[in-house]
Amino acid sequence: MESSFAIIAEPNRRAILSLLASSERSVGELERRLRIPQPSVSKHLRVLRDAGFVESRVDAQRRVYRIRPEPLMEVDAWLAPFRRFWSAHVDALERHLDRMAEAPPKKGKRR
Amino acid sequence: MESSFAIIAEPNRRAILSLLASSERSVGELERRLRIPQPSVSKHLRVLRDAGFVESRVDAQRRVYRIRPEPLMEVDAWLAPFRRFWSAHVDALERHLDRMAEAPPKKGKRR
DNA sequence: CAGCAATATGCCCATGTGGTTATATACCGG
DNA sequence: CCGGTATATAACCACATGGGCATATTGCTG
Repeated sequence: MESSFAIIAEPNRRAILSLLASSERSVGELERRLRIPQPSVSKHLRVLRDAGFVESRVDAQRRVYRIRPEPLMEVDAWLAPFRRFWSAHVDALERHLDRMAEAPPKKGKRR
Repeated sequence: MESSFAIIAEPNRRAILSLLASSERSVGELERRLRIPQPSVSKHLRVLRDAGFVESRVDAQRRVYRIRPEPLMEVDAWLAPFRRFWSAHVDALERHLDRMAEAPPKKGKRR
């Protein structure tokens, strides 16, 4: 598992990070909120921790996880050269997301 | 291949996008610049196009590819809730990247 | 110390994906 | 029309990874 990009390619991991963005949480909380089996949560947290996305604090039997910003900063930095493409027209994203919503993921669409 | 995040998880695809960020390029150009076999470049371009990251223009036998911003905007938008973690201390990224550079990707590092 | 709660690990399997090689297709110049 | 160039597609394989289940570990409480 290499880059920060590969880490956040996993939907459940992104969900975990998004939850931790608002506040730190224990494994059990994440498990309940996301409806993901506990071993799976622990596995993803392990990956996230090894990659530096989160760190844990011990609270009795609980392990409380919180965000570490550095790897996400890295992603943010990579995006920089592309921002010039949209810094102007801000609502293109909205249109794009709308299109994603309706369009069933087509294959082999020629252009 | 689902999310935009999965698409940019691949290093060669990120390299292609980074090259296209500065200007549009033909398949051959990408092949030479990146030292990647041609079928591989075409495959990645196919994935990128299907996911909306690039579009192509025909120039004689050449296909010239250029960036389409929407999927990257999506990634940028996902990052928004995390920005509060680093909008203050800007140089944490630099320290992080330094650490990445020296530290050989260790396994099982406890915290 | 027993027993329970919370979390981490190990193992196995199914699946997806990138690399590679060979081949097909498209377009050009002569 | 031919040969060559540029790109796309197909078929195959090796490998990593996420899910699921069972089990190990750790710490609290009575």
